[in-house]
Amino acid sequence: MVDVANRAGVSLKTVSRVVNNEPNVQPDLIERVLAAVAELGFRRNHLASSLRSGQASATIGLLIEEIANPFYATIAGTAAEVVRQHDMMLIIASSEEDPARERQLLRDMCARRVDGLLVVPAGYDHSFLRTEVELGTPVVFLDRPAGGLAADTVLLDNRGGARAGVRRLVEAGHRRIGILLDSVGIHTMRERLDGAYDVLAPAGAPYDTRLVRDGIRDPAAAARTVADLLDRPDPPTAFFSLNNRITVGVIEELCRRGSDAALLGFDDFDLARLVPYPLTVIAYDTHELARVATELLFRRIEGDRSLPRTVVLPTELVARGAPPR
Amino acid sequence: MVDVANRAGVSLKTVSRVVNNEPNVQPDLIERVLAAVAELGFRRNHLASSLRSGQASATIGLLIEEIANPFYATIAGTAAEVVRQHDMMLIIASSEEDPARERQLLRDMCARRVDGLLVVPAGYDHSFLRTEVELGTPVVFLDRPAGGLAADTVLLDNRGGARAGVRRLVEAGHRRIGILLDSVGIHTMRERLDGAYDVLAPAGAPYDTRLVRDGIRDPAAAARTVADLLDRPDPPTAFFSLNNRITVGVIEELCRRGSDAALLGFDDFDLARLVPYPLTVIAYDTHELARVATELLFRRIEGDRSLPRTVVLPTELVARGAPPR
DNA sequence: ACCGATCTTGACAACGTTGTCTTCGAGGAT
DNA sequence: ATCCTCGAAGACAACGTTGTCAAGATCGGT
Repeated sequence: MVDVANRAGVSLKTVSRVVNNEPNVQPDLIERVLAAVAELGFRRNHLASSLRSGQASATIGLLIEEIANPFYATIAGTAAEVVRQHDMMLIIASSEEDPARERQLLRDMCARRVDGLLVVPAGYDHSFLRTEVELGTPVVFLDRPAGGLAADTVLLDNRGGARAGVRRLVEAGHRRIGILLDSVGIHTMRERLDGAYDVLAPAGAPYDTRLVRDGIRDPAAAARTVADLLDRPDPPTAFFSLNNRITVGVIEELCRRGSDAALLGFDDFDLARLVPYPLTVIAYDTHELARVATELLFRRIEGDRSLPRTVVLPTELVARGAPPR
Repeated sequence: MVDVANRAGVSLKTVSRVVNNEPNVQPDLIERVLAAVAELGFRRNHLASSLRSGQASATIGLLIEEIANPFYATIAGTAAEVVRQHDMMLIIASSEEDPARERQLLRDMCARRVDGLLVVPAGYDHSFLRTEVELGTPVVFLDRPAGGLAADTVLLDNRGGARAGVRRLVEAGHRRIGILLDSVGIHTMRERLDGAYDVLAPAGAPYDTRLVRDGIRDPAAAARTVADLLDRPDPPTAFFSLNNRITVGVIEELCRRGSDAALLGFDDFDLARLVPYPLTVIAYDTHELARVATELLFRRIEGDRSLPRTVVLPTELVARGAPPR
């Protein structure tokens, strides 16, 4: 910037004014400065700028579990869109469900003086963020609640969705329902499981360890589990898979066997219309989840100091898949 | 940091040394400083740090077309992983295939003094990056070549893959092949189309406008186009869809009609095993694409000054999908 | 011709850190 | 005892920018 000033024969400050489109600079000076900027290939140093002018780095931090997962990719895409509308940049990092890593990444983002944080929590204790929040970095949690910190949160109605879906299975007469899930350690999974038993227990099908299978991380494991359940003497007449990765494996095994078990899955998925098996999915609007959270964050950034609020977005039952041909 | 120094009764510089784990500080001073840091909730300002200590912000910029697209999400995930191994952060932005936006975003990333750029190009002219590159910000392009700038590039063998796939169709006797693509404006699409005609033309099936359909942006459009082609007097006996979004629509329509046309698709997809239609896909390793590009970038950041190189990754033919039941 | 208001420009300090240099003192070799 | 080296700590400037303030120029109104 000093070089530009010399080249244009003006002061440092005048260059700063021109570069930032501040008013009250003579047109001919503006022109000279812009010419010098072009000749010297000057680029404003955004770091120095935000260091001087307060703490705003025009950056939002987004912490998710895993970027490559379509659910989080959709969140990232929507967040990026809203962030862009505010002329800011987005830093994205994955916690990979590791609380220690989550903590480190969030600290690092704060060290970079992000203007706000969007977090899908991996851990159960986010009190370490309290200092940052008090110092003025707003945080919005999405998809899962935070632990030990009062903050804005946007959730899906996991329990209600599971209730509605399982109710439909029960109304169709199903009582032995195999339930497959990723990990009870994850809040959303617990909520979905609880929702299922909100309906199953009163219908005379109390919690049954043999029908609930935890720790299923990929479609292959889901397929094996379905095979195992169907080979038992008293096989389930229906399955409830608690995320879409599991649903894929379940469908695979049911198709392979030509089974006619009913299938309910949490999470919609893109290629559902190609699936050769009739299923009901509990769908929700991932874009909306991210949009609401990001807009909430920007309201905070713009100075909204009201009490933290929690928004719960509805889910919807949708019939998907074609009957096998 | 001044406050911490006062609190600990040491100088500013000593705090800096402790915070950065520099050697030659007395253990008792280290302890006092760390205590003060904890009491005051001190957080090192990463912006100020990188402003002073050179230009490194420990940040990599990734520019892709669309975050929510699984292909780019996979790239982002892999890049994030490698970047994390280097203790850096990743800024991600979407150009949405808009060259002007691409340019603006890249400039903005440079203004934030990223240590390097990973770019899936949207435009055809990247000469505006030359200054940055010369000033020491390395750039690696992936999936598509850059325009007007000599830089490292990692590509897929689009043309070779298309050739291999179409060769298989031709060997099976197909000559009337409907080809569906997104946009000839995109480099990868042109390469795939050229690859197809590398094989088709010598086999006596020269370029036929009626069989090549451009501008197909979503599965529904693909389905309509397939319907249209099949309703012609001389319908194609096979289809080649140039990306996976199109493949989905093609399968949908072929299933609906109970057609037995052969199908070749560029891009593998996740749920391919559930698809009730036999198809061959031209697959490739997206992780590898991103990994190679990111590692190339870090070699440049670490000072590799050799001539820019272009890496072309192979594709593979894979049989997918089940025959309709 | 004079005054105040407004516009234009620049000098200077400051943002929070770290690189460089200096100072001071202790320890070892002669 | 003297010299040299090395370790520990701090003073100070600098990174590239912008906020603040002051100075000078211009202008309209009296």
